[in-house]
Amino acid sequence: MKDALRSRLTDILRELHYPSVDISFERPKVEAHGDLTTNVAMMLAKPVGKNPRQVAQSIVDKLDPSAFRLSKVEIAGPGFINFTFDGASVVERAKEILVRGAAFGRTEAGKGRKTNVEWVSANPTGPLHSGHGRQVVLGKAVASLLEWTGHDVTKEYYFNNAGNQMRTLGESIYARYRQQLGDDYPLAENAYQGEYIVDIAREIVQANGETLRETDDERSFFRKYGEEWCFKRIKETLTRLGVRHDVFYNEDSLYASGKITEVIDEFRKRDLAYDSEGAVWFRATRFGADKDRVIVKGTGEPTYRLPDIAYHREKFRRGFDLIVDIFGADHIATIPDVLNGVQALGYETKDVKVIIHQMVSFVNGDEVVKMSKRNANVYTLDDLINEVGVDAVLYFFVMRSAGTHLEFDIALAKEQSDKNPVYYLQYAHARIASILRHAVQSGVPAADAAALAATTDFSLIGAKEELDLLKKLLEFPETVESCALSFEPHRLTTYLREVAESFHRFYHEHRVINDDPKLMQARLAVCTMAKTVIANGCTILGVSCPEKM
RNA sequence: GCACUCGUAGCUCAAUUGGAUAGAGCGUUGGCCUCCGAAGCCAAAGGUUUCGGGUUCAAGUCCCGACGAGUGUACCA
Repeated sequence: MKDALRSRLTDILRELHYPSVDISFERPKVEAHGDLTTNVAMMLAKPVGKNPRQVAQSIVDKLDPSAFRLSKVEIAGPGFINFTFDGASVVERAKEILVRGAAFGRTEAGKGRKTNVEWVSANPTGPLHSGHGRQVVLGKAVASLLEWTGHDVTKEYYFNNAGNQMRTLGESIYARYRQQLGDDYPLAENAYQGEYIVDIAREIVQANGETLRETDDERSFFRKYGEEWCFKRIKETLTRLGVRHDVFYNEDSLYASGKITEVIDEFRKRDLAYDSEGAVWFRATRFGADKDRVIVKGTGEPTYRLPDIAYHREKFRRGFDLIVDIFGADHIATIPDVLNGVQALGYETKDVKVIIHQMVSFVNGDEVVKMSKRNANVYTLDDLINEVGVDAVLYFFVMRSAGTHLEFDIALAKEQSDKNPVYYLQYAHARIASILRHAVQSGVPAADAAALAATTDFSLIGAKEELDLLKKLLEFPETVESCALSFEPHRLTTYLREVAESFHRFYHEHRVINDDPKLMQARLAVCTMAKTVIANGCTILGVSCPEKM
C-alpha cells in the first residue's frame, strides 16, 4: 500500500516535470496529522522554485485518494502531505495478523545475509557478574531481531583459556586449596578475591584431599579445573536467560593453526609491522591512531590485539558478510585496533558493526549498590536473576538505548506492581488471555486464528480505539525491521508498551463479551491480534507472556 | 592532557535516525470498578532539550567551542 502510493507519487513528479527524488514516508507523531506523511514537497521546493505548499498542492491535485483507500489527503504545516487511511482498509490489512500468527512480524529484510553475532565472550575466570547482564541481554535481543528479519545468524562466544588471566585463576585456586589444607599460603596480590575461588578449592579438597599439594608450576590441574567450573557456571547462567550460543570459539585455536603468525607475516610484508625495543609493533598511526601499538610483547607473547585481529579475519574467511560485535564501554580501546587491523588485511570495516554499550549502575530504591571487583562477595548475574526474576532481567537490561548509562533499580525490578514496566506488558497479555477464556466459558466456541480471519465480519470494527489499536499492531513488522537494522532493541520495548497501552484503551471503551454474537466475534478477533503481537514481541526479547498472573 | 560516549520534566528514560505542538513511566494532585482482570483507564501540574555560536525550508538530533559526567588512554583483556 505504501509502495503503491510511492510509485504513484513518483509518476506524478514525472508528469509535473519535477526532478525525481526519493519519496519517503514517516509516521506523524501527532494524531491529527494522519497515518502517513511525506516531505517531498519541501524537498522539491528549492529546485522547482516554488514554495513548498504550492508544490504539495500540485501533487495532491493529481492524486486520487480512493484509489489508495485513503479517507483524507491534506497539506499541512510548512508543506507536509498527510495521508489518512480509510478505516476499512486498516481492518482489511489487520487480518494478516491472524493469518500469520506466531510468524507475524518476520520479514526477509536481511535477505539471508550470513551474520555473526559475538557477545558475552567473558573468559572463564569466574561467574558472570551482574554488570554482564546488559551485554548478555542486549546481544540476545540483537541476535533475535536479526533472525526475525531474515538474517542467517550464528551466535558466537569467543574466549581465551590460555593467557595471563587463566594463570592467575590457577594460582588463586591453588592458594585457596593450600589454605583449605591448613597451610600458611599467601594469596597473591593480583589474585581473584571472589568467594567462588574458595568454593572451587573446597571441592578439590573434598575430591582429592591433600594429594595435589605438590603440583607443577603451571598449576595445570587447578587451572583446568577452574576453567571447567567457571564455564559450567557461565553456561548455566546463560541458559537461565535463554541464551544459547552456536559456537564457542577458542582463541587458542588461532595459535594452534598458525593464524596469529600469519597475520604478523602479512603485516610485515605490507610494512605495517616493525621491531622495536624487543617488541613487534603495528603501524596504527597509518590508520589515524595517536601512536603505534605493540602486538607482540618482549616476552614473545602477543598482546590481546593480535588475536583479536586474526579472529575477525577468520570470521570473514568463514564467510560472514555481517559481523556484529558487542562490547562494553570498558573495552572500547580494542575497537579501533581491530578495525584498523581488519582494514589493513583488506576487508571492509563497514561490514563490522560494533555495538558499544555503556556501563550499568545498580540502585536499590534510593540506595546505591556498590559492586567493586575487589569485593569478595561479587554480586553475580545469578544473584540478580534470583532476586528479580528472569523476565525483569531480560526486560530491564534492554529497555534503554545501549549508548546511555543504565540505572538498574533492583527494588523496582522485583516489585510486582504497576510501577514495573514488565508487568504492564505481561498484564495486558494475561488480561487478553482471560477475556478469551471468559468467552469460551460463556459458550462461544473456541475459534482458532485462521477460522476467525475467515468467518469474522470485520465491518463491525471501526471505532476509534479499535482502529488505533489495529494501526499500532500493523506497525509491528516495520518496527522489528527498523530495530534490527539499527541494532536498537530498546525501541521494541517502547513499541510494546504502546501496544499494551492501546489495548487497554480499547478494552476500557468497548465490551468484548456482549450480547451481539457477530460483534463479539469481531472484538475477540481484535483481542487475538493484540495477543499475537504482544506474544511475538515478547518472544523476540525472550520475556515470558503468561496466560494468568 | 588526549580519545570515545553521554548531557532532555523533581527521578529514570523516549523521541520514527534532520520533521510539524519534545513524549512515557515513577513521584505529586484529582476523577473512574452493581459490568469481560483497577497489575487498568482518564485528567492536571511539571521544559529556554547544560550553555554559546553555526549549517537549512526545518536542529534535542549535524558542525565548532565551553562546561559537566562516565569510560578508556599498557609490552592487562
